[in-house]
Amino acid sequence: MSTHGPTIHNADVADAFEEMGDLLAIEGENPFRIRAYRRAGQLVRSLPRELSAMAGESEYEALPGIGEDLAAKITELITTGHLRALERLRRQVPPGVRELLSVPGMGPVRVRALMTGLRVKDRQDLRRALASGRLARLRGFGPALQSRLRAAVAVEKAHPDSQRPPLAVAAQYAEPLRRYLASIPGITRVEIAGSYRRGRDTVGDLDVLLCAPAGLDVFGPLKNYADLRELSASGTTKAAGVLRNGLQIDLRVVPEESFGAALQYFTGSKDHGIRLRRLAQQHGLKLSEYGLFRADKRVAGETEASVYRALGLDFVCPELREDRGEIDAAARHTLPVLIERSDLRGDLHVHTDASDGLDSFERMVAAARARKLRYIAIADHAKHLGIVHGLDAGRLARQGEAIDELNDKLRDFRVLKGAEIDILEDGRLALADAVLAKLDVVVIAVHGHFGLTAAKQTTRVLRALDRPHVSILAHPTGRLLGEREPYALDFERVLDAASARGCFLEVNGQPLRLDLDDIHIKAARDRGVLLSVASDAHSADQLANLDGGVRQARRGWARRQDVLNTRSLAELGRLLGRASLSA
DNA sequence: GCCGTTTTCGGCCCGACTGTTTTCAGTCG
Repeated sequence: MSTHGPTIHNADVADAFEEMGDLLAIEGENPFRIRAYRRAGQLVRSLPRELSAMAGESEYEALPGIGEDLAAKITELITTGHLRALERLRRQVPPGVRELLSVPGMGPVRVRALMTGLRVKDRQDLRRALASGRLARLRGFGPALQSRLRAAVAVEKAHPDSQRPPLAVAAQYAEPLRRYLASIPGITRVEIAGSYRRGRDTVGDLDVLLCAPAGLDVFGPLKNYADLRELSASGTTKAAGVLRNGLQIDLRVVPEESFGAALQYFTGSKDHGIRLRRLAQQHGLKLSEYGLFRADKRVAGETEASVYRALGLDFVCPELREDRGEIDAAARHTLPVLIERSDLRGDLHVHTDASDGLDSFERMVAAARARKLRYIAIADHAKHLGIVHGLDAGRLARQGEAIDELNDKLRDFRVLKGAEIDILEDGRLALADAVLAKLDVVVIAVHGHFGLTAAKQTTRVLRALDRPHVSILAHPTGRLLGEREPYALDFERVLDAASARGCFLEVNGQPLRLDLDDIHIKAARDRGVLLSVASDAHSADQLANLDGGVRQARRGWARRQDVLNTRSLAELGRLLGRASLSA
């Protein structure tokens, strides 16, 4: 561990490795060495534990894709804050050159040609070289490529945050597109594959897979789709377009007998697919989007299940296809049976018009019953500075009496008395312990002071978890997709505390939160910390957020038994330490 | 640079499309 200077976080290590990969690519290095750096960068970025908190090189080397050399480089970064190999490369490749890789049509080979041949060292230089006609002198830069590059450097780079809309936003565009495509005569199947089908929290583009007879013009009718801004189709099987909101769509047409293999291929993820195709090789087979082949004979491909089966694997749900151990588990028949929406018996975090919700608790109860739930916890905001209409102890008590009255009338349903309590800057809670003691469910959450250092934020949350009567830490990382990064927090220590105190962590199903994320969910699950999949609904129809929460939980390998609110009321009461619920 | 029911060395996923080429390299997903 470094004793001076800023702490090196996993994101810093990931940035360094990814930059190494890019610079080595521009230097024309061995492609597999490049991939090793890039894959290591990806891996490190999605680790739930901070490398700086791990034991050291032996533990690094246990990570898949980290060997002796990369483990030493991690140590170097963490102890010195620098990576000499990277600094050497930076002296070879000027800083603006790396950015040229993001220009469409520019890969490492062309970037290197520009750098060495024309001394182009950034976007501005490229623009000038195009304008002066010097680019034409370079081998491989013909007129078509030049005009493509001219168009590409003319537009400023899109803001990176605007590039990946949240899943729920993408769905608003994907589902009408799916319906439109399905209505085109001759198209027999439509699937939106890619990260959309895997249920990722954000979606980069829509990968659309179509089944149609050979020779049918499916892209012609598509040009009439009102939400389409542009479409470029040169062949009959592949097209790319952009929707009016800027979302990229990629379309492929495949024959019926290849549909399963194509669906598997286009669902990804890339790394899951690579591992699968390597496995096929080891079996003397070849896997592509057209099927699984032994020599020229197709042995599987009509369905996804047939592909996995032929490779000796159990079927892997799309949500798990991220190359996080699912293929090994499928080979050993140890894949988890993932939670489904129908496993949920309740929702432990809903709001009403008593605080900032829209509907009365009677309406929330009716909506919950309509969605086949057996209990909900009313968790309105407790009064605190900055929280609109927050409840004080008196109003909370009166709400409790109203809930008691309603419960007396309800059959087969129970309303739990709860509140969402603000964690103050110093870790105290916004309501007194004596008030919390009267509640069935105490949900606590951070709603301000997001900018504290990791040390202070962690201490703050740990102090709050230490209070008596606390049940659930809501939206534990505080992120808002596209708007706010997670606050700095030592998640390992939060997990330890939750485990020790018998507290639970929320999987908030709000489309912009989806917090915890998949990686943290898996870490919690592996630690045996139960999750509360919650809607955080502020109106009756937002109970639909539970669907997104379950989807997210599935991506974190969560089974029914990993989730608190799949339990019966009696079990729930025991887990929450509230004997009153067992009655 | 990683890794091992094919391996401690010699491999490392697969195909479409584009453009610039006289047979294929580069980019993309």
